Parts: sequence; C-alpha cells; structure tokens
Amino acid sequence: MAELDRSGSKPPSSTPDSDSLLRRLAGPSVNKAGLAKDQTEINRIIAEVSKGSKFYENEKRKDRELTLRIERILRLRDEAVQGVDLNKVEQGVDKLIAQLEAKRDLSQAIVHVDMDAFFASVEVLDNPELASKPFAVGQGVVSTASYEARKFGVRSGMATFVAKRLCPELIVLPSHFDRYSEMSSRVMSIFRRYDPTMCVAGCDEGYLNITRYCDEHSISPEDCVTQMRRIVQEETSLTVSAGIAPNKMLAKICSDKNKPNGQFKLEFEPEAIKAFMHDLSIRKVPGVGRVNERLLESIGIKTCGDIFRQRAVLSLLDKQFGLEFLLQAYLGIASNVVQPGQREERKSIGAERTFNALSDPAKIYAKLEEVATELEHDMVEEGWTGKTVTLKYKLNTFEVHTRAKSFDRWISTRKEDLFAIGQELLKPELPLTLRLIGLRVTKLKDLKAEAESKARGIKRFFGSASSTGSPQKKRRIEGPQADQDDEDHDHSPRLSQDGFAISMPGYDEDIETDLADASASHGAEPETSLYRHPTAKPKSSSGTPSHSLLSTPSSSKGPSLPPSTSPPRMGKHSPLVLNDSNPFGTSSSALECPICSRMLETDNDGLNAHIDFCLSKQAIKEAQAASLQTAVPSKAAANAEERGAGLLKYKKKG
DNA sequence: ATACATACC
DNA sequence: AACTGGTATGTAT
Repeated sequence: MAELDRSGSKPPSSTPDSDSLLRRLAGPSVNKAGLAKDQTEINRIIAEVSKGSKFYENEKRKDRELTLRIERILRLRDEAVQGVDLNKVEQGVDKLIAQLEAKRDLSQAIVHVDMDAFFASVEVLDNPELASKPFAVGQGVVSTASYEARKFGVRSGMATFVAKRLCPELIVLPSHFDRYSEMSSRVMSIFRRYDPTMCVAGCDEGYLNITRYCDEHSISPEDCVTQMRRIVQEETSLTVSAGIAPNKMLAKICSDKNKPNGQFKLEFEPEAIKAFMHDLSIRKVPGVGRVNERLLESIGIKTCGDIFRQRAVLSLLDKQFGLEFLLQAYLGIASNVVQPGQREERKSIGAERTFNALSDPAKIYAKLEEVATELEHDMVEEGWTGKTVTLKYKLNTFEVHTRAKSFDRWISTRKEDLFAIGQELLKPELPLTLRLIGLRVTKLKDLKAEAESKARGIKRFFGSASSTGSPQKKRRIEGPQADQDDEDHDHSPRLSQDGFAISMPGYDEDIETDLADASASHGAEPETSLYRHPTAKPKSSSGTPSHSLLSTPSSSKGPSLPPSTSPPRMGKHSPLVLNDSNPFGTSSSALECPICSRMLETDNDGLNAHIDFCLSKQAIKEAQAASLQTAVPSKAAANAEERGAGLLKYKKKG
C-alpha cells in the first residue's frame, strides 16, 4: 500500500502514505538542526502512530487537495506555454531582475538573533539536571524540544504522544510562560544596547541594525555580534545564534546556518550573495512553507537557483507563485528596515480554545463564552475595539471554518456582547461537533492612542503648556503621510510584542451564567460595570501620541475627526480647584486632579503626568461605553428575527 | 465583505 | 486515545 511516488515530473498520484504526506505528517520543522535518526524511518514511525486518527485523515485530505492543485497548475502551465516565445518572456523577466538588482542596498549590517531551543534552555536553567536529557516543553503539542530529543526526531509542533513514541525516554514538561517572558525581556534588553530600535519578532527572535553601533565603536559586525552573544550568555546563561547580512531575509537564513550557539556572516557582495542563494533550498526562504515548497517542486524548483532557470514559467504563472517575490529571493534582496513593532500596525486580536470534542450546544456555547471572556480581557487591557468579528470553529474532523460579521459601528468589547455576536454566527451552523472555537476582531481601532490624544487636547485646554519641561511630548508628525517606506515589503513575521498567549489558567473571570440568552444581561447595566479591570497599570501613560475621536465611525481611518465626543464625564467634580490663587502655577504641594478629583502631592509636571494617565483611562472607558450602544442592536435584531416567527429565520440544518 | 488557506513563532 | 494559539496575508468569489 505504501508505494512511494518516485516520479519527479508527472502529477504524483497521491497514494496514501505518499512521500508528501509523510513529510506533511513529519511536521513543519523538519529540516531543522539536530537530527540523527534516519528521517525516513522517523517519518515511517510518525505515520504508523498517527494512522487512523482524525488528524491523520484530515492531513490526507489536505494532501489530496494539494495534489489536485498541483495538477491544475501543471495544466495551466502547459496551456500558458502554448505558442509562446519563452526567450521573449525571459527577456522581460531579465529586465525586472535588472530593476530589482538596482535596488540592492549593502550599506546596512542587519543581524537576526535567534535564541537556541529557547523554552528548553530556560527549563534547563531552572533545573540543570535536564541538561543532556531528551525532553520537550508543551503538553499536547511540543513547543520546543531539547537538542537531545531532536536526535530522535522530536520536533516543535509535534503531538507529544507521537514524540513519546519516537523517543520513549522523552520527558515532557509543562510550559512556564512567565519565566520565558521574563528571560526574553532580559535578553532583548541586552540586544537593545546594540540597536535601541531593534525589532522584536516573537519571544525568541529579533532583528537589529548594528551599522551605527559598529561605526561608533569602531568594531566589525562579526566582533560586535560575538561580543553581544557572549554578554547574553554571561548575563543570562542562554545561548543565541545570529546571522549577519545586508537585509532581514538573508540575516534570518544565516542565523540558522550555525545553529546552536553560533553565528554566520554573509559577505556583503552581490556575487557572494547570489552564490549563497543559488544552492539554497527554496524552503529556507521565509514565506515558503511546505505547501509552496511542493508547488514549486512540481515545476522543477527546489533551490533558489532554480528560480532563475524557471523564470519564464514563473512569469507565466505569476499569479500562482508571485514572480517578484521569488526573484528577490533568488537575488537575495529584501528589506533592511528595522523598526520596533508599532502598536498601530496591529491588525487583529482574538482568542481561541481547543477542547475535547463537544456536540451539546449548551456546552459549546459555554466554550464560546470562555473565549469571549478572554477576548474581552485582552481587548480592554490593550485598548482596542474593531468592526468585524470572526468566529472560527474546528470540527472534530479538524476541518476549520470561519464565519464573520461586520458592523458599521465600533463593537462593544463586553464579553456578553462578544459572546452574543459569536452565538449569532454559530447558531445557524449548529448541529456540530467541535474541538475548537475562537473569536477574532479585525478592522481595529486603537483606543489608547485615541485616549492619549484626547488627553493632550484637554491638557491644552487647561493651558498646561507647562513650559517648565513636562514630559517631552514625542512630537510625531502625522500630517503628510511621511514618505512611508518605498520598499519595505516586509515578509518577516511581526508577532505579538510580548510573544505570549495569555491563556494561563487562573484568571478566568466569573463566567456569567446566561448561556442561552445574553440579552438578559445587558439592559440596565450600571455605568460602573465599565470599570472592571481596575488593575490598570501606570505604565500605560508613556505610549505614543496620536489623534482624536471616538466611537462613531464616519470614516474609519480619518485622522482628524473633531472630537464630537462629549467632554469627559468628569461632570460631578469638574471644578478644577487647583490651588488657592494660582490655578496653573508651577510648584505647589496639594493639587486636585480635575478628572478623578484626587488630591495629589505633586507639582505641576506631576499633575500633568497624572492627568495624562487619568484621561487615557477615562477616554478608553468612554470609548467603550459609547460603543456599547453599538453591537447590541445587531443582537437585538437577531433576537427579533427569531421571535419574528419564521419571517426570516436562519436556515436550520436538519 | 467573507471564506479559506498558508505561513511564522 | 491523544495533534496548540495568536497574528498576518494572499486569493477566490
């Protein structure tokens, strides 16, 4: 039954257990450093262990679909090539190549740093006995395997029961996210000594531009990185690998070259770079995963050098492969812009949870509510709202589906409302057996930025010019959309700033018990219900400035909407009784905050700082309060629909 | 606008 | 038995 498909060029007939399926099952991070066992043997064991499981069947399905897709592409290619002068096509591509080449910039020294087996290394710090033992971090799924475990074929992303089969001695540890987070911050702060504007890419990686540091310290990039890695090891006992190259893509590929505890510098010469890329597996290019690897392989592309050889076909199939992206990979050209991830770049926020398959709607809704609670927490904590809610669910067969709904108002972030929207999306699908449910909000609006700009406005109103030198306003020109990067097609991951999911057990807020009908819970919610999450941390006030507005959408991005907002409801206490005769005077001892009316032992600067803080909290609350009236109607409508006895009922299954 | 797939850590 | 979670992006319709 397990006949391997050894044909190179013809459409592979997807035998069960085809080569590609075995590779698929082996997980995304084969090709990673450190294996000893024969990979085909490993693949065999993995397939054997997974056989018959739902997961396995789903992988088989996806593999079949991929095979069909390849057949389609090959047909497309054969048609496209008909009666075409391939030389002409190549000439066209060569022009494009020349244009790309002209953009090559070798002036910046970019470093990609990557901590070695990060979670595992931290575990060793906390329990040295683990060193030299095969172990893995992560419960159901391996997050990180120790190098010892990797020798057995244990990989991140692998189910732990499979890993156990590959390595019966394997020790499986739970994750300790707080520890990783702490160590991550410590290491990152060392990196920042070399480039204060470094870009953190997940909890164990980052990009630095060390050009300036090297200039100022008259040190070579290699020595700089050697020193940096040594300091990390001295100060944290963690090891880091690094790649040094003229851009982010190359640096990332290079950091993998001498993986545990090593570094690699690429020559800053076009010829050296092209030679480096020429024999490199296409799979090493960030953005080319297993699927694209197989797609490209089907048209004869395994290495980056092959991109050039097949440029005519790629040009004809530009739509499916992305010619320019691949040519840049072939040339080793990519962005060298290194910036800290910007808050305003965030595109979505969500939460999801996997559980043992459930069919009972009540239980499914309970899970949905958990997820809504978690999402509310994150959205409030981080100050976001948005306009589109997407429900995601995974059947017990591992098939994934999504259902989305957009609003023309900013949605409420109350868990009851998120839950109601999710319920509305899920209900019509219902008789289902699910193993995962999730909610995600997109079309975001940054309530913190808004709050702060509001704070600025109010401050101005109070005349607190405070020339005496209150906290520098980081004036940041927003007017003319300053140049923007003219070529930062950044394909590199821009992952969560702190890198960690907050899915820790223990903060589950009380789950309200209205599973069936969320409408019960809102009507007369006292305003104070918005004041949950009193755990506001004072850190927030330092953030970035920005512009105004809240709630009503009008133009979703318009920078300068007039604050049609009601002035902060400081109402009751508004009289700003500052000090006797000198309302805006400089130094005084006891000042009353006009917002929260607390008496503060501070001077004017201190008061201003406090007002900033107070207003930003206040504005967030108001924004959320304002949006409360928003999403609710949709739910009301949904209820109306249901009650409306069959006028417009959702299609019920079965 | 929505659904789905792919990728990355 | 058992196969994550969060975010971004591209493509098709």
